[in-house]
Amino acid sequence: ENIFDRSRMAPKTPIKSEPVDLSKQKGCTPERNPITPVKLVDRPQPDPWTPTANLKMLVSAASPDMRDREKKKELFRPIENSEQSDTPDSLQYDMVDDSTVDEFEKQRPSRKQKSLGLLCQKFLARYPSYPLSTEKTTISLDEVASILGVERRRIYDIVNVLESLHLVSRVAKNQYCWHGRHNLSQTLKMLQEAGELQYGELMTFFHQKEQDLECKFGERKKETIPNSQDGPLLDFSEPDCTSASANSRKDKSLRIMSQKFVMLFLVSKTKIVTLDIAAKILIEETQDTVDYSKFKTKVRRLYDIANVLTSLGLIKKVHVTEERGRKPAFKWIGPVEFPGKTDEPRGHSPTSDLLPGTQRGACAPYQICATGKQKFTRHSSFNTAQPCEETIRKVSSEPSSPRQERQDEYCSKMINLAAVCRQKIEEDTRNSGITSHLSLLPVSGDSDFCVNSLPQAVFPVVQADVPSLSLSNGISSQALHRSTPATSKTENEKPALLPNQPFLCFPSSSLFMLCGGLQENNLRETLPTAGDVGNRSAEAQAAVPPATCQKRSSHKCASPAAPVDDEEPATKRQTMEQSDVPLSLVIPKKAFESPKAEPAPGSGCASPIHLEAFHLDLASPIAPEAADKESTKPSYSQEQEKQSHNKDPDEPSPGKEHISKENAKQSFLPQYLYVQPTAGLSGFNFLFSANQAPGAISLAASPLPSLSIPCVMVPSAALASFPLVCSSAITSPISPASDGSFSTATSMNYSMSGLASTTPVFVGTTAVVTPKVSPLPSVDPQQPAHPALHLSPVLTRSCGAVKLDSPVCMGHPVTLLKLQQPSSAPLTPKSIRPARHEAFFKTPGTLGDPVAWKKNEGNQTRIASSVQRRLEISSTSPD
DNA sequence: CGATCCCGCCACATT
DNA sequence: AATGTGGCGGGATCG
Repeated sequence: ENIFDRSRMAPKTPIKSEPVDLSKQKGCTPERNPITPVKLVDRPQPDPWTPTANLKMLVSAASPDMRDREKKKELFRPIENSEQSDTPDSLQYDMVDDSTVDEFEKQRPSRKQKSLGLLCQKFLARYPSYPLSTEKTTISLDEVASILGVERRRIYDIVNVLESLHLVSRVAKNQYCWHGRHNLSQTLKMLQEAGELQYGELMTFFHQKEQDLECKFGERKKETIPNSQDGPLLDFSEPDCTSASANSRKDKSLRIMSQKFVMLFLVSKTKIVTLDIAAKILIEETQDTVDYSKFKTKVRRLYDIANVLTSLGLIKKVHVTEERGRKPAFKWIGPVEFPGKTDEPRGHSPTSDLLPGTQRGACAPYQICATGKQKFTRHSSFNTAQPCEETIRKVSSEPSSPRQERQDEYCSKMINLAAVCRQKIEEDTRNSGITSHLSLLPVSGDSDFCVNSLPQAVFPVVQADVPSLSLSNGISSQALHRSTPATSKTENEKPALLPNQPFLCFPSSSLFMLCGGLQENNLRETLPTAGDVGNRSAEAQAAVPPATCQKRSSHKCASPAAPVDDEEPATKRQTMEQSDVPLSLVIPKKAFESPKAEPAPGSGCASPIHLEAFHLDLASPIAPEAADKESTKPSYSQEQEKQSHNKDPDEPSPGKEHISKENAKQSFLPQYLYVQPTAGLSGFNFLFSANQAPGAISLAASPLPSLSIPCVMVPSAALASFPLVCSSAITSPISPASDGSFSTATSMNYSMSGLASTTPVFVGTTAVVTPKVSPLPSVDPQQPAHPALHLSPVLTRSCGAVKLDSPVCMGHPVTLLKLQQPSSAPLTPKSIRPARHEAFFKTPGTLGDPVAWKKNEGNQTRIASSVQRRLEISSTSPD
């Protein structure tokens, strides 16, 4: 508009400036006019608008023109001149413009005016930070671009970053939906969790070392983190499940990069991240050598992202002085503890409410599955405390919205899950005392982790002790601990676990749901103890850790390599890796495969939906992709798998085990429900990850925060409602034996299939172990029914389960997968491809084991995506 | 001169 | 094929 005006004006008007010539030229250059197209015209200077408006217009309009002019001139500093005086002559039409115009020279002002950050501010100014849930604002890229006077390309830059934080979601081509910051805290929390998993160690490391790091950095990263090749998604969060498909393409690195970048801040103790470090970290490339050009490009992108984040008020530019000198860096000035919000709200809190409710519809999915109530129920059980769910639930309501919403929801869910997982882990940890693994996490933990605390109550976990492995154990045990604290001997025995990584399984949607619920709880609560935990973790890192676990943890931490002794061998290593890895999510491929076939008892309904949900959660947020693919198998340890195979394979044992298998399969299936009860589970429905189980593991994870998710168990009752997941593991919760058994059981299940028990498990990375210590049986009891039991986060296990069947899970996390990979083959058949989710966490480096992954990934990825899609579909229509 | 980062070519995806 | 997306990096500006 401005331009127009100007042009018109310009000519007419006196151009005040001296530089007439220039101005003329410009002014003359009508061409531009064209550029500013129509809209401007429309608007024609309006006038009267607010100054701001004018400015905007001007700016935008100007920019093009300006450019030319600028090119020519620029000399002067337009800004000053223009603003101040210029206007005079210019007429009314625009003061600003005039100035600008005339000044064109001046104006052009700098790039600053055209900066992405400023553009972003203008963009953000157009939408409410906290829109009413009801209203959904759709954003037309073309429209915005024209209004702001920029090319669409620039809008993409902004939107992509906003999308990574879930402030907007892509609805359709050229159209985005504005969500505002309602979910920002959730998203951040999720990212934080994911970040811890992925980068916890690193960051810690850095901090410590800071300097060196860089150099080393590369190496370490690799080591520690696996790499992710891709990083899929951190979050996953994205809502886009849909996108999943979309994702397929490139990866939208900007989005992923943005999330990763944010993760770094959230994980960083100092909350300051230098560009170079971030670039290094974000260069996923596995390769050590990153070429300079690549680094340079990465830095450029980071500037783009940083500009947007700065506009959002999340970071600010600072400089850090290092030995070498001063380096550009950014400091996180956004919320650090977001979680609280999120969590709290649930119940009452506003924030949460906001989110959930309307905006997203995210919730919905779960609900569906679960049926709302039940879900809740479960939830409750889960945590007992947490309100989180509520929030979620609320959300659910919106059916209408299509995917997007869902996606969002999913995202939210995902996030929640993550949170939950973490929490769990934390809890577990606390409970156990284990700390385990945390080590890595260090710090970060602190903040976050610490924060949460869950009530342990919920889970009584026990700590199982596990053992030896701590990690693993922890997991398992934990998980169930509640159930039993028993001993976990078994677990111990089983070595298999993986330490850290938790996986998530997604088997059924339900799971998700659960998780979600959990999450909240967890999140929020997370540990009160947290402090302890945190400390511990730190310590752990150090190696101190408490108990056994600690050791292990340390091991892990320390060296990945180090296996833990205890346990299983395989695990160990992997473990380490795992740890790095964040969580894995597992998805059951099978599900796809067989869908529904089984209906699990009942739960049929849910299934489809659930799946979606999961996907969403998992996938979406993270990366849809990841989920897909990975799923599979990966997790187990090879060994285990093998065993499993052997065992399972067809035979499951009778009873429960079979069940397990079945479940597993089923799980995979579309539905996901499982039931499993047979075994000892009695109560539960499922579990997810088996090994992991229980919380313990998760805890371990704790270190990792988020990720780790342990398994969850669901009480049968709960199950009933839902679908389930299954994991073999499950078992126990209830039974006393269980606990010990629990793990075992789980294992068993797996085992059955394979050895799962041992196997797998994923433990959270860090896992910890948890000792069985005390059992809390009682606790459980309480709830036995309620589904919730404790849920530990499930996930993990699932993998195992999955595997059994075939598929596998994938977790993105990697760890597991990696480990197992081997097995995959076997499994595969049925399974479909597992999906991996690596994405989630994947960080570039993360996975250590990429190998396994990769294998899978390649195929899977795509597959996965397809799968996801399917899921989506199904989910959508639940039938 | 190094830090920033605008700009827009161009490839790939989707329609 | 057209159009939407978005990676990417040259090279201009800033400080």
